[in-house]
Amino acid sequence: MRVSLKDVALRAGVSIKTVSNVVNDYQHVTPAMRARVQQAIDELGYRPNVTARHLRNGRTGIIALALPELGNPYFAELASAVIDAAAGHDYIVLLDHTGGRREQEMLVSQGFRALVIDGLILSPLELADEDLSGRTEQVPLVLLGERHYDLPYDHIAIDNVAAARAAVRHLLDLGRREVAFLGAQPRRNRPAELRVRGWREELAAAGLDAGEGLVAATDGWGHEDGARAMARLLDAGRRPDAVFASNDLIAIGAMRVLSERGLRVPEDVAVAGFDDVVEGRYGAVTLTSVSPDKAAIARMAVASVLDRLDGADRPARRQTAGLTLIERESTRGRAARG
Amino acid sequence: MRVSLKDVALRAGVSIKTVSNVVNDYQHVTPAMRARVQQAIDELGYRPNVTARHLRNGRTGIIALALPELGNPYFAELASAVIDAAAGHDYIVLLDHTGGRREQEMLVSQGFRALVIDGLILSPLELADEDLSGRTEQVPLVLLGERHYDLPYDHIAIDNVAAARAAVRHLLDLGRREVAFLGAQPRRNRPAELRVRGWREELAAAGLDAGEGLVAATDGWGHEDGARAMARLLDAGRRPDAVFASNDLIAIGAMRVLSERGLRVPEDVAVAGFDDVVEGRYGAVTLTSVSPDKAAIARMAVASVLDRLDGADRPARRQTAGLTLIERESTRGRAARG
DNA sequence: GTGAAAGCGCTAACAA
DNA sequence: TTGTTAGCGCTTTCAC
Repeated sequence: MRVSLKDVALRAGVSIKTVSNVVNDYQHVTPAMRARVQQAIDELGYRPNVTARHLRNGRTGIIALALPELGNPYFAELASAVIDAAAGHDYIVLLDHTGGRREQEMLVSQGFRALVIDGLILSPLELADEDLSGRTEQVPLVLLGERHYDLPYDHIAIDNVAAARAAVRHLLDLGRREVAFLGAQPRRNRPAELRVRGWREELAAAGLDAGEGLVAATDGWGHEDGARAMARLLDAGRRPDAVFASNDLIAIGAMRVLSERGLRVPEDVAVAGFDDVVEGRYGAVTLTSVSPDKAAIARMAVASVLDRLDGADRPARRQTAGLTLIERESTRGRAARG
Repeated sequence: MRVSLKDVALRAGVSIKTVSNVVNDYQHVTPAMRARVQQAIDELGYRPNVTARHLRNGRTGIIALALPELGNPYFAELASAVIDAAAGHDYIVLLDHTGGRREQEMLVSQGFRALVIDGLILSPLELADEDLSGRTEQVPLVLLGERHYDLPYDHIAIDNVAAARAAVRHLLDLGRREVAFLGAQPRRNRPAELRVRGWREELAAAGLDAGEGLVAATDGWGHEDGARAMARLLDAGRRPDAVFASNDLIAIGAMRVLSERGLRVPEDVAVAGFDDVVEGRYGAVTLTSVSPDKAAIARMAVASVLDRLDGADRPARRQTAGLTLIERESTRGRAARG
């Protein structure tokens, strides 16, 4: 059986409370007493039972992080950042993935998978406002990655539209005139929708074609989706001189197809992605990409959860994390290695 | 305040026990009673307090998974698989990363980061037998990915040596004669050590040079490590006709450098890696790689933990997960697309 | 088949 | 400064 406070108290010949005081670094304990108790603790190898402590004070020290897909390096890198940010506050992270499916995202938001958590950070792909409006679960919820939720939840956003526009402008600045968009099925309020919008706005601002013929939608966000979409576009007879993909994996899949078809990147087709995943920095052609500040996102998200736990009773807050466009070979050519 | 069993009991006009019976699907409850209690539960929106339940029965429903680095897609993909495997048994997964650092791995193995877990799956990089021999933490520990631990812990291994030999043999079968090894600093019992050993054995069996001049050690397991190691080898005047890297990221980093130096893959240099990460399937040249069965590893690991939790009192078990060598363009050329 | 009550290990009032 | 005790919400004997 595991050793409890009582055992230590017995051993040290003091009361449970005194042991508890020592364990919790309570101020008013005489050094002599502290030493005596500490010795008993060491001898017995006592470790506090966190479950009991949490039953008592209502906290578990765990926050859940629910992401669409850990296999996507963007989310893996983000998860890493969240684990570190949480560790800085003595919190640990329970990880879940939703597959980006709406029902799963709803389940998670209602806490059906994890009833032990103090807070939840959710990065939704499909979830709509109305899916969350009936939320009854009490633990603080922080939303990630979107910008148009109109709900009473804290929200760490990135400015998808502005970022997409910056990427497209970069392509236009390089003299490209036929910029295709590759990316997940744009549905209302989803990241893909905002990124197409940015693409469309920037082209429109430049007086260029943003017709549907230049958009190749994908079912998902993986390499293979990008490869298929690119192939479809080319098979349809389009020969854009630039491609903006709604994430890096799609961009990399597209580059793969371009190379198979004998098209050079960036000479024939310039390619830009979104996420700045490590993978993009090591391909045969390094990938130009919009780079969200993942560490900042993680920090803000964790801070928001803890803030709510500390009883902050303020209106829902929307914070925007920084973004940088990192220009690499897929748009600038080899000279631009980075 | 959250609604508890007591509230439901009050509402339904029954005792706490009866409500508990209903919640836990206890057999002998009259349907009428069950319906009445269920109604109260629904009306009040009762959700069991898992912390209390766990304090009572000693389980938390959480297993921890500690991996070196989530940014490495192999581990991200493995984490995904473990989450799914655990979900199949109504367990959730607490994720931690160790950076592959020994002290951190020791801390995790002692449970210092997470005192709430029922079991721990640890994938060590640096940990040595003696680091674990003094382990006092009680929760079941399952080790991942190695094969030479001589400790009383269940262990899901892959046969690194055999896998490395198979990869090298493939390179030799293609007619290559100067096969370099790129990979993390080989230290005793670490995966890298076993993979160099396989490389060395297979070359020796073929009567070929396995001299130190063909080994380029790396500090870590990332793209940049592979890039640096490859550059160093070439700068030293070696011009191998094949490279076996101890993981895919190193292989991809190396391919990047080869291409910068104007060497073609696989015509000039054939490249094989280890892990079969998705990234390797979508580069300009797809990567031949040793593919461990990640789903099987996850399944076995979770099963081992649960087995121990169910009180299995058997000697430590060593299971070996399957491996396949996936041949792609980096050794076979474009004909072999896959 | 259902109820009463003890107790899991801990913390925090309150008492001494 | 330290000890006593109630109670967090649940499960589980043991009565009824």
